[in-house]
Amino acid sequence: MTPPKAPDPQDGTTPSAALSCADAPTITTIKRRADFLRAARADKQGTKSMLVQGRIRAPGEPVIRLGFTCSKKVGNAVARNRAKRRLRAAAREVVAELGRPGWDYVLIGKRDVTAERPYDALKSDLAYALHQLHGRAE
RNA sequence: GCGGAGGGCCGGACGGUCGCUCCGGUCGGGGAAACCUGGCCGGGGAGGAAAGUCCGGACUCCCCGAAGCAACGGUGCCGGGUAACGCCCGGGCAGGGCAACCUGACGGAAAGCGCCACAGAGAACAGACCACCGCCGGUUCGCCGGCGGCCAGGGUGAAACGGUGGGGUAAGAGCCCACCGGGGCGGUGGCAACACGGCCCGCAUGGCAAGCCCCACCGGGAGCAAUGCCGCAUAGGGACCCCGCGCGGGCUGAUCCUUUCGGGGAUAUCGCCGCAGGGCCGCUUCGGCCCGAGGGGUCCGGGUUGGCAGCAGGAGCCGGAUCGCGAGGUCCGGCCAAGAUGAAUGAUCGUCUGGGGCGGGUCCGCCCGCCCGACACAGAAUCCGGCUUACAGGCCCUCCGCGCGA
RNA sequence: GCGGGCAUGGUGAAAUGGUAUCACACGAGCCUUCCAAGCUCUUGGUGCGGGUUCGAUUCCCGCUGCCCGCU
Repeated sequence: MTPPKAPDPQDGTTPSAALSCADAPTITTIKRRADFLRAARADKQGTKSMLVQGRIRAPGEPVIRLGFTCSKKVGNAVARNRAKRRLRAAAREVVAELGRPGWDYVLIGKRDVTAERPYDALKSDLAYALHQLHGRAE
C-alpha cells in the first residue's frame, strides 16, 4: 500500500462536510480464502439469523472489508445466493453507519433463517452483533 | 356429464426507493506516458430444466506415417433424419389395455465353451431306474423269477424331447387321423424388418449371450482449471539409485606442442562429422523419429494470489413459402439475445390479478361477502444437439370408453 | 466448472449368479468372593427405485449420499 495522495483522514471531524463521502471509510469485499480463515480465528458473535466474525486488521486504514459466506449446509445454490444477497443488502446499510475503519467483517448465513427473517430484524441482528464485537474489542 | 389417452405452451404483471455487473456515450481527477480512477445519461442482464454430467459433437493441446491384423470399449429388429449420437421419426414384431394408446437392450443358442442350486427317476447325450402290459414257470397265493413290449405314467421343479381330441391296441405310443405348434422348399407383396397363402416332412436337437463369446457397425488420448500471450517469482538447483560412456575421421572451431610466422604436428580433453549400438512409434511389412555420451527414476528445495485472449454471430432465434406421412430439408425476409470469476442479474415497499382459505345463499351450472396474496423445481461458468431427473399452479388442441338428450 | 472412485450388522472387512461369512462391539448365560480375561448362545445387515434371470450383494439402467484429483 503506497497512498501518496490520500487526504489523510486522521482528524475524525473534518469540518468541510461538503464532500461527506470523502471521509467515510471505503468498503471493499474480501475475496481471498486466507482472509476468511484469518477472520474465522477472530472474535465472533452469533445471532438468530447469522454469525458475524470481526477482527481489527489495520487500525490506521480507512478501509472496511466485508466478506459473505454460506456453506453447503445452508442449502442448494439458490438458497446460498439468496442468503448472501440479503446479507449484502443489510450490511450495505448497517456497516456504513456502524462499521469501524480498519476492521474485517465476515457474515455467515444460516439455513432457512437468513433467507426468511424479516429485513428489519436482519438489520438489527447485524447491528447487535457489531456492538458486541466492538464492545469486546475495547 | 363422468372417466381416461396423446401432444404443445406458460410457469406472474406494473410501478416507486436503494444497489450490482457489462457495453456505449459524455464530463472530470491523477499521471511524462502506458494507464488508473470517479460522476452523469442511455441500453443489455438466468432456465425449461441453467441441474445430473449419462451420450454425441464443435474447439484446443498431445500423439500425429500408410496398409493389414490384433486388443480394448461401445452400439444392436428394419428403413429414414442429422454435423454426430446410445437421440428423433416412420414401419415391423412381441406384451398390456374394451379403446384412444402405452411398454420393449428386440441380432445370433444345429460356431464353440460354461452354468442351470434345492427338489426330482431324469436338467440336456438322451437313455438308465421305478412302475405298467402280455406270455411262461413257481407260489407258504402277499407275490417272485425269466422272456418280450420300451410307449404313456412317476409326488417334483422356473423349466421335463410337442399339445388337445378321436381311432387303434394285450397294454400302449405320431402307430394313424383332425386342429394347433414346429422344421424344410420354393412363390407373392414390401427397399427392408416382415407378412400372406402353397407344397412337403410325423416331427431329433430346452433356458441364460444385462455369462464368456460369434457376427455387423462405430471409436486415438486428454480436456476451457484445455490452450496461447503478458507480468511476477524462483532457477539455470541439490541428494540418492539404475544402465551406459564403443570405433573411426584430424576436421582446426577451441586446446596443446612447434615455428624461419607462411605454416606444420598432436588428438588426452571440449566441440564437429560418420558408423556401430540403444530406445520409441500396440504387432507385422515398408518407413520414420530420438539418443548417440548421456539417458531414466525417486526424493528435497523453489514457484504457483495476477492480467488479457479463448468468450459470446452460432449446426443461432423469429416469421413466411415450399417438399416430405413425419423427424426434418431447401429458399426468402427480419433480428442480435447474459458474460460473472468469494462468482453480478438483487434488497425492500406498493397496486393488481392467477390462485388459496373461511362463511353464507343456491334453480346446485354457480353467486355474494371477508381474509391471505405469487408460493413449484431451481441460478448461466467454453458453446451447441440429445437423454435423464425435479417441478405449485394454469392454458390450448386432438382422440377414446361409458351414460343422457336431439 | 471438469474428471475419477466408493456404498454389506453399531464399527472394520469377505462372499464362482444359488442358505449373506468373519472379527470387534451390544445383550444373556457359565466361570470367579467381585471385576477383567476366557467359554457358550442370541440379536442385528446388502443406500434407494426399476430391469435381465427360475433366482441378484454380484449383471444392467436411473437416483441419493460420501470421498478424491485439477493450477
